[in-house]
Amino acid sequence: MPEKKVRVRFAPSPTGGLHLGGVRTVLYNYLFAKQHNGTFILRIEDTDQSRFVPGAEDYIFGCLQWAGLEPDESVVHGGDYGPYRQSERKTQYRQYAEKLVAGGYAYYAFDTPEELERMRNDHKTEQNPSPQYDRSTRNAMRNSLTLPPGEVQSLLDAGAPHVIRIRMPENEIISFTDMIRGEVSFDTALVDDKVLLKADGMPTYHLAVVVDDHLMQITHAFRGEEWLPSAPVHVLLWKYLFGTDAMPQWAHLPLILGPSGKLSKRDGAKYGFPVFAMNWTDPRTGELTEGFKEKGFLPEAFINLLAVLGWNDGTQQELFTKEELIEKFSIERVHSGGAKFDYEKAKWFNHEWIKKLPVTHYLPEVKPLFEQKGITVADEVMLEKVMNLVKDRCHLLPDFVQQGAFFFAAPASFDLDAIKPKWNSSKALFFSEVIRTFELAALWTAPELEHNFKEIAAVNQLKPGEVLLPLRIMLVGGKFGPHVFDIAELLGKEETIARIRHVLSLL
RNA sequence: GGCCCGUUGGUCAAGGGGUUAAGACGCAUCCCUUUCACGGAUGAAUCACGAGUUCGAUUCUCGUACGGGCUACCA
Repeated sequence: MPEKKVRVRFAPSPTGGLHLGGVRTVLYNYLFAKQHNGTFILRIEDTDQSRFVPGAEDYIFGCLQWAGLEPDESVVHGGDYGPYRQSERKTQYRQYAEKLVAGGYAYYAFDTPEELERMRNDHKTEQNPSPQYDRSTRNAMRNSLTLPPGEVQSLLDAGAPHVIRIRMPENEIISFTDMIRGEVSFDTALVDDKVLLKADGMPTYHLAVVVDDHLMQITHAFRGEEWLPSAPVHVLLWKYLFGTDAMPQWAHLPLILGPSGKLSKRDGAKYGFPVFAMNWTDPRTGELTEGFKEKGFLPEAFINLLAVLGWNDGTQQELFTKEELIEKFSIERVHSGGAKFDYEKAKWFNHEWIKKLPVTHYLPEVKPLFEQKGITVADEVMLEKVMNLVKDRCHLLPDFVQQGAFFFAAPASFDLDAIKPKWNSSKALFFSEVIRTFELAALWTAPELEHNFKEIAAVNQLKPGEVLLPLRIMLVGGKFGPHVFDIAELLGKEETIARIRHVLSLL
């Protein structure tokens, strides 16, 4: 049997921000597709009109673009299997649902929401807090299984609101092989009669995912573990509609957990770290949720840290480029257990990528950060040098501003308390001598400056350590930053001397 | 409640009958550096529990506990 061309899909519903778990699902889809020379499809699952959120769809594409995980086929990328928005495929689903009814695998149900609620209330007990519409209750409801055929037909003819539900078999064991978990099985007697086609004519996820995966020739279906309980419904639908031989191979990905259980979309801020890929503003409440991008993560790091959250290649390697991931990723090596997200480690990944990548690669992102703080960066070459000097101490992009601001603007305040207690006239004398020597310096390089500085110190019978910290405070404002003579070199003669003079006047 | 999935240091995890049970993050100490980092070294810390199978279980089986997910005309 010839191998079918690999086709995978990510199918988000455009209802809000794209969180960590979603991006990881995208990533695994993307890596799998690229590794197999396959096709990565993005399908918008917008069958719930009541949950439509303006802007959410564009936002998802924005996130994928930032992360460098562009689909091959989608509403914006085109393709031969469109439309890629389920709302635009609406008319296609009904025929499949009808076919199931005709085959006895599904039935019409006319129950109103109130009737459903009453049924749930009537059957609700402490032992059974969530009664289902299933073999135990469907015979007491208003559906084509209980109503006389004539009445069903006249209801249908009269356009009475109705849904189509799957009729779960009484006693069947449905099992399939999950690429991550191995064989998984379910007793159909314990699964409810899920709605397949809603009263508004839209399919539910259950019908849509099977029909579209078939129509779009999907070969491998990756999704979150939360879908596992409804997998038997999907398997059954495949069996009834297209045959299980045509069914994609399933892989249910482990969940990404927050500090206290499930990582919730809602309270990202509560954790003290982002949960969304990019900033998301809820159009209804105006509430902004910060994203990894705006927090200062590099896409390379973001992808890397997500990839290894639940997967590893069996070696000790932790840092992977996208190309390496494409080469090495394997779905079978994905962990089956959920993983708690560790923000500290996420920052470590970003730090590693900041050090690893040439600073010019992310300089365009860093420059505006300075400007946001009111610091003008006129010279990009200077910024590049500064970034190279301080990148070892930056975990997030905004750290560059904190670490590098004093190169572009004289410090607004100085940690004089670090100097004053040990300040004396001989040190003052020393620094004025330093100024004189620096003024005459023909060669303005760090080694040269250091040599001169230490020589003067020796002549004045001062230990370098006694005057190094004061010099640092004068140039930087505080006790931080790279080697002080590297700073002086970059600052230039004029600025260095000016800063020494200024602080001298404060002492 | 029912069903499903899971469980190796605080976190991510390798390993899958016999190992000193890797590595990374974080933490601590030390070295380097007369700042802060980087880097280097060292250290504390783990197989949820109980049965079984076996000469031998962290590894296999079964229970229990715990964690998570699902239980909508949401995805």
